[in-house]
Amino acid sequence: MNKRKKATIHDIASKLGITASTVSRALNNHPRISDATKKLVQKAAKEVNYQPNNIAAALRNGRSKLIGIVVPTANRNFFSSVVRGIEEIANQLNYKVIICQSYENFEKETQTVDALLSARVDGIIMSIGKNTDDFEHLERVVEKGIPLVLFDRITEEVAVNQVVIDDYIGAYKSVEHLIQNGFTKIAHFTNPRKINIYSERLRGYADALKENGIPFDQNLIIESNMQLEDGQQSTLKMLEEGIDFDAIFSSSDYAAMGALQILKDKGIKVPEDVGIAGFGNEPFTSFTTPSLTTVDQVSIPMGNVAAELFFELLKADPKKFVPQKTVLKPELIIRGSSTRKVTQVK
Amino acid sequence: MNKRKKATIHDIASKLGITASTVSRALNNHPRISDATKKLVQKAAKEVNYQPNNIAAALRNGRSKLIGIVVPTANRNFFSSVVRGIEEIANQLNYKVIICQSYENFEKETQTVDALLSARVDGIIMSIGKNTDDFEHLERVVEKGIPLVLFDRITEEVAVNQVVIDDYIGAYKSVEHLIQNGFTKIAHFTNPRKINIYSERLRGYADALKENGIPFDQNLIIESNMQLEDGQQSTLKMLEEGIDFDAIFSSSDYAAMGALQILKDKGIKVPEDVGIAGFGNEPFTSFTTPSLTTVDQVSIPMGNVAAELFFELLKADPKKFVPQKTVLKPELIIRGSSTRKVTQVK
DNA sequence: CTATATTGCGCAAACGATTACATCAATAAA
DNA sequence: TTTATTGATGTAATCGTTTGCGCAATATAG
Repeated sequence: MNKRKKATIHDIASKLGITASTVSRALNNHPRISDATKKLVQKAAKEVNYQPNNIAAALRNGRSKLIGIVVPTANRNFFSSVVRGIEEIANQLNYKVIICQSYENFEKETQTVDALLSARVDGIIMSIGKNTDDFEHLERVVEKGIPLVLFDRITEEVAVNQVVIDDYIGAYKSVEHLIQNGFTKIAHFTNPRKINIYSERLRGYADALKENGIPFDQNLIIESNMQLEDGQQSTLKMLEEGIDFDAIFSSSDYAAMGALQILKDKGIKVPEDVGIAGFGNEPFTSFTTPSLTTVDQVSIPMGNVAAELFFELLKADPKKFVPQKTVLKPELIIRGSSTRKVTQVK
Repeated sequence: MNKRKKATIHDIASKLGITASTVSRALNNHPRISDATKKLVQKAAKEVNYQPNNIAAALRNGRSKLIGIVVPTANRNFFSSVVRGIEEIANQLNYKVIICQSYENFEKETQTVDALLSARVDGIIMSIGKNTDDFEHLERVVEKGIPLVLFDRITEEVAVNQVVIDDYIGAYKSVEHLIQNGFTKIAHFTNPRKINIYSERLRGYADALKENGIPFDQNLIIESNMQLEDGQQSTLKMLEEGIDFDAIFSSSDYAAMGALQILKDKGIKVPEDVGIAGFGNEPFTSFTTPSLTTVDQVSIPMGNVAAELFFELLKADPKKFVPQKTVLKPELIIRGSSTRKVTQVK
C-alpha cells in the first residue's frame, strides 16, 4: 500500500474495470448508475481509503462548498457563538466554514477578503472591523457576484444582506430599566466611530431618557475604545472631573467591567450608589460581584439567520437581488449591578 | 465589464497577445521573463481585476497553502491565542489557516479532520477533544504523509510533533504557592479522562504535596467536567459531605470560578478561609473579586512553536522523521484568591 | 413484432494554473 | 563564418473531477 500517493477515482475505476466517470457518478449517487455498481464502487473506495479531492471538484464545477467567515476576533463569546450558529446550518448542507480573524485591523481585513476570494470560497459572511470606513474590498466581492452577508457590525454603504440585532431596542430597554430602578443621571460609554451598533445604542439611550422626561446631557456621553482599560479610564475621568452621575450604561461589557472595578476600588457601592448595565452578555458578566446587567445579542440565532440568508443568496437569481435586512430582538438580562429597591425616586 | 465571469491568466494573455504560460511566469516573478513583460502583465492584471485561482494552482502543484487548525472551541482565550500565534508565522509564509471547531465532540472531530483532508489542506495543527480516546482519524492523516502537529491536548499514541506546556511544573508551582501561603488541605479539581494535561497536573499537585510533607488524600481529588457549573457542584459537594479543605487547586479557571461563587455565597472568605488557584489565565480571572490566581499557558508562543514545527515538517524528508515534543514553561500568575499573610502555619 | 423509452455506462472535454521541454532569435565564443 | 550559449517565450501535458453527449442493451408501448 502506497502511503504517499492518494487514491483517485481512476484507481478505483481500473480496479473495477470501469471508467472514472462511472465511479464519479456512483459516488455522487447518480440515478443512472445501478445499485450494484454503486455498492461495488463504495466498497472499493473504502478499500483504497479514497478521499475525494475537493480541490479538483471545486475547479471543475466552480463551487468549493466553503464559506469564508471574517470576524474581528474569534475570542469573543458573541462572535464564536455566531460562528457556531452559521456552522449548524452550513454543515447540514455539507458546507464547511473557514474562520478568519481581522483583529480589528483594516489592512488585515482586506487581505483576508482577497485571500478568501483567491481560495474561491462560495461566499463570505462577515462582521466588519471597528476601524473600517472604506468598503472597496466589499464592493469587489459584490461585483464578482459572490454572495456576501454582513452581521452585527454592518454598513449601509454596500448593498448586501444583513442581519443585526435591534441595538436601539436593546439600549432603550436597558436604560429604561435603569430609570425604573431610580437612576436618573445615567452616563453612557460609547465609541466615536461610525459603526451602526454604537450609533443605534446611543439613539436608544437618548430616546429612553427623553420619553422618561430626563434631559439629555452631553457631558454624560463618554467616548472611548470600549475595552476594559477604557472603561476604567472613563470612570476615573468622570470621578476626577466631578461629573455627577448615578448610573452607567456601557455599550460594551468590557468597559462596564472596567467601571465596576474602579467604582469598587473607590468604595462606591454598586448598585446602591451607582448602577451599571453593559452590552453583549459576555460570560464573565455573570461571574462578577455584583453580576452585571447586560443585553444578550442572540448570537446563535443570528448565525442561523446569516447562514440562511447566505444560502438563499446562493440559490437566488443575482439579476433580481434585493438586499434584505433581518433585525433580531435582543434580550435584556437583568442582574445585580442595576437592581435596587426603589425607595426614593427623586 | 463582465461582473459574473472572473478573469483568468488566459484573458490577460490574449489581451496582451502572449500566452498564458508567460503570464503565469510573469506573475510568479520567474527569472526568465523580461522585466518589460512583467510590468505589462501586472498592469493588465490590475485592469481586469485579476484574482488568482488558488484552486487551480493547488490542483496542479498539490499544495493548497492552507493549514487546517482544529480546536475544541475557538471561544476560549487560550485556543484563540494559539491560533493567533500560528497565524503570525503562517501568514509570513503566505499560508492561510482554516479554523475548525470540534466542540469536544468525537464525531465532529473526525468529520472535521476528513473534511480538511478532502479540502486538501497542506497539513493540520490540532488540539484533541476531551472525549477523544480513539485516534484512527489521526493515524489516517499520518499515513497519508500529511504533516500533523498536536498542541496542548495531545496523545502519545500517535507519533507526531507536539507542543505542550509543562503542566506538571505549572501545577507544582501553583500548589507550592498555596502551601507557602499556609494552605495545607488542598483539594484538587480534575477531569477523569485520560488527557495528558489533567494527569500531568495531578502529578504536579501530588508531588508538590509530597515534597512539602503533606500527605496525599484521595478524598480531596474531585473529578468533574470542569465547567463553571461543575466547579459549583464540586464545591457544594465538598461542603455538604463535610470534607475538610482550606484550598482548591483547580485544573480549570472555569471550575475555579464556580468554586469562588459558591464559597462567597456561603459566606466563606477567599482567601482568608479558603484559597483558590485555577489554570489557564482566562481573561475573566482578573475580573473577579478576589481576582483568581492561575497559570498562564503562554499561548501565543505555543502557536508560534506549533507553526514552526509544522513548517519544518513540511520541508523535511518524511523518510527520516523523528517526532519531537516541545515543552514550554508556563507562568504562575499570583493574584488575590490565594495570597494571605502567613500568620499561623499550623 | 416493430417503434419508442429507459437504463447503464463510456468518451472526452472541460475547469485554470503550472512547468518540463521545445523553439527561436540574438549574442558570445571559437 | 560557425557553433555554443543564453534569454525570452511558446507548446502541450498535467492535476482529479464532473458532465453533456453518444451508444448499446433492455424494457415498455402500440
